[in-house]
Order: sequence, then structure tokens, then C-alpha cells
Amino acid sequence: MLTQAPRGTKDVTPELSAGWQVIEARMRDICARMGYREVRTPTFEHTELFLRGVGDTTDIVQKEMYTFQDKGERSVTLKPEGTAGVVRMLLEHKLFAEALPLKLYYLYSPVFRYDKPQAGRYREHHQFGVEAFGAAMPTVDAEQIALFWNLLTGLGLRDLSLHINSIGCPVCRPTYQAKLKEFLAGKLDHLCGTCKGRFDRNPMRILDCKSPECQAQLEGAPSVLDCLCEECKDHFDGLQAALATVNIPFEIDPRIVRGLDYYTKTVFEVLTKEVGGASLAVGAGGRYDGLVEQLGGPAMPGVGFGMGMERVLLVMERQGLLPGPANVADVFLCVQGESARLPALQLTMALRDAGIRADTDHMGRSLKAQFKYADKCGAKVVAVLGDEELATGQVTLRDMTTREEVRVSLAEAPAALQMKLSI
RNA sequence: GUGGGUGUAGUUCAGCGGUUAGAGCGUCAGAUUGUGGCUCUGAAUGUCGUGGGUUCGAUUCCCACCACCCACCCCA
Repeated sequence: MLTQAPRGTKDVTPELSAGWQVIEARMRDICARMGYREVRTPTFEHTELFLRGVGDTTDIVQKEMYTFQDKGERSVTLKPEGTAGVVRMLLEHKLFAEALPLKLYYLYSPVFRYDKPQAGRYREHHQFGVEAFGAAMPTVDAEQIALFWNLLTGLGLRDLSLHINSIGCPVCRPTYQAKLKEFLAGKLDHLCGTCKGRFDRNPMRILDCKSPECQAQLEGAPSVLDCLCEECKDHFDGLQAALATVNIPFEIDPRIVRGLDYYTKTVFEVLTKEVGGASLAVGAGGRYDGLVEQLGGPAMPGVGFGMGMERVLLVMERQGLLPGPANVADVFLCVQGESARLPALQLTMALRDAGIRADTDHMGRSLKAQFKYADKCGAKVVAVLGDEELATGQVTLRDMTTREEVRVSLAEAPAALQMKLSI
């Protein structure tokens, strides 16, 4: 128990961290090129923020939040998603008064949901996400989706599909919901238990119910896309035109609804086709034009998405895209005899100062064992410092590929090694 | 939250109601005097997931709990 990570959490061990660093570097790079700047928000927030932001009828809020009282009797909650915290930051620092649009991203943001863990699903996972505030035009939706898509394809992921939909706005959605309820009213008895409850609370959630009975009842149901108001329709058309222009392949799926209450107009998901199982969502997002105002800020449109980093890594692992083990040192300096120990440490530090990935013995091993260890470290050059070398102020350099050995003076060693390693 | 499966060295896995529980890989050491990858030899490491029960005796059978995996639900 003591030596076991809590249920649903996962360690990043040394051999795993390289993969994280690869995706993080890509995220930073693509965001920098697209004008998104990094933000970091707290791991926990006042519970109220999520009740009002995410929506208190959602599954996330109703049964999955890590909520507790702190010692000051405040109710706080570990972030169950990334957007609410960023909006809170926007309001607190009045970032909405800056030049718009404000384009932000976060990565390795911990997200907590109390759920039963299984492959690709954790109680703590980490999200990469982007948010753009102030821009109402569909080109920004498309730009974000392109960012997302290009990130994933750039990482080498295959078998992805992008699904988009529009769920309307406060003007047209009530009309659609009324139509849908009218359509379903007679079929209520044939819906599953959860959907019976959804009928009054949030009838659109029935659309993406996975149960076959419900899906059967939805045959011939009105499509939200037929009920969009002019503004929403123009926006959705504009999104499709923009996506086509930047060559992002997409499918329209009128059944996408999403589990968070704040979405308006655009919603989208990126799925990966998994063999023998259901497709896994690696990320999803959409537009939330009413959220900033709902949380007490000015009326300001917004759009964003969140991506599960563990899921991307999982897909990369399954598709053989993770980097192999990296070497830990380019140069290993062997210590031969105790009188060489401190000079070896000194030389190793000098090599490091010269930008060389160098290491030396800290185990008191035999020379042979030091060579074996150097080999395991992936050293391209092994240096030896012993009595013979110390007597002449030199160090022996052995090229581990060609087995050639040369001796150079201690002072020349950094430059000689830089040359050999072509740094 | 519901249903099913699994749990034995660091790791991948054998094994059996009965003596000191095994193998491959990994780790460490050695194969003479200052030199790696290959090979050979040897060594260390297990409360057999945890706690109960059945039994003369349990790692093996039963129950509970914990963890992981799979499906559902939900979602990233």
C-alpha cells in the first residue's frame, strides 16, 4: 500500500519520460508558431467555479469531482477540466482587456475525475489544451482544430478521425430541443433509464447514448443542423469552408453533444480507431460563447479544446511511435586508481562545462566494469584517467566504435571530444 | 457505479494440496597483471497481492479486501 501509487494514478518512470518530452516539445513548438502563449493555473479551484462553469447537471460535476473542505472550511475541487480555470484567470487578471484575440495554451495540466480506471482512463490525467478568447469568427475554430490535427499527425499518429458538429446557441437550441422532445415523447418508454432522466434535463444527451435501444428510437430524429439559426448556420458553414481550405479532413456527426454544459455552436472530437474495441477520444472541444459572461465577465466569445496526454501516449505506444531508450552519456570517464578519482571528477566537470554529456565512476568499480557500464550508458567515447596519464598530464580517449585510442593533454580534452562528437 | 478476468523475483512468465518455489531477460561479480559489446561461470533479490477460512498441512481450494486488465457507463 505504502509503495503503491493511489488507484488511477500513474508514475512517469525514466524510460517513459522521453515520450512525454517529445510530445511536450511538439506542443510548445506548434503553439509558438500559431501565436498561443502558455498559462498555468492552480491544481484546485473553488468548487463554485466548476458548478457554474462546467454545469451542475453534468456527470462530471455530479459524480466525478474530487471535492473537499480545506482547513479554512472552504470547499475546493481538484480541476476536473481545464477551461474553467483559464476563464477564471482571464477574469481575475482582466486579460480580456488586452489586445484580442487572446490565445492561450496549457500543457501537463493535471485533471482529476473520480472514475473507475481502465486502459487510457485515470483518476488523474494530464491535458494539453488551448483556448482563444474574443474571436467569434469560424476561422479561429478552424485554426485550433488544425493545430490539434497537425500536432497529432506530426507526432505520427495514424487512423485518426475528426468529427464536427454544431449544437446551436441560446437562440436556436431551445427550438431544436422542443422538436426533439416532441419526437421522443411517444417513445419515452423504450429509452434506457439514464435517458428517461435526460429527457427533461438535457434531451440532446440522448443523441449520443450508446445503448442500442436508444439508438433505435432515434431513427428519423430531427437533426440539430436543420434547426440552426442563421448565425449558427453561417458559422458552421464558415468552419467547414475554413477546414477545407487548410486541408483538414473532417466528418460531420450531428450526434456529437459533449458532456459539458458550456458549449455553443462548434463542437468536435478527434477519435482514434482501435482494433477490437471502441474508438478512443484523444481530445475534444468546442466553442463556449456564453461562458465568460456566465462566470461574471464581459460578453466574450471563446473556443478551445482539451487533449488527454496519456491517451496520445497510449496510442503512440500502440502504434510504435515512442522514442527508444536514449543514451545517458556521450563520454564516460573511467577512473583507474584512487589517485585519479578527484582529477577525474574535475575533468568530467570541465567536459560538462564544454557542453559535453559526460559522466564518471561513482561506484569504485574495476576498469573492466566501468567499461561495461559506459557501454550501457551508450557512451561514444570512453576516457581513461590513471597513473600513466596523470604522470604526463594526459587522458586516454577510446573511440568505442573504431576502438582507436589517442592520448591528449587534459587541457585539450574538451576540444578534442567536441571535435569527435561534432558538437 | 455494473459485470467478467488476472495477481508468483526488478521484468516476462512457468509451477504444485506436502521437503530448501523455478526459467529467460535484467542486475552484480568473475574468466590473472589498465579496456566494452559476444560467450562462459557464479551470485543476489520473493512475507507466491493483503487478510481471513477449510485442512494434519495452502503459493495451490474458498471468502473478503486491494490493485491491474477487459466490457458497460462516462469521458481526455
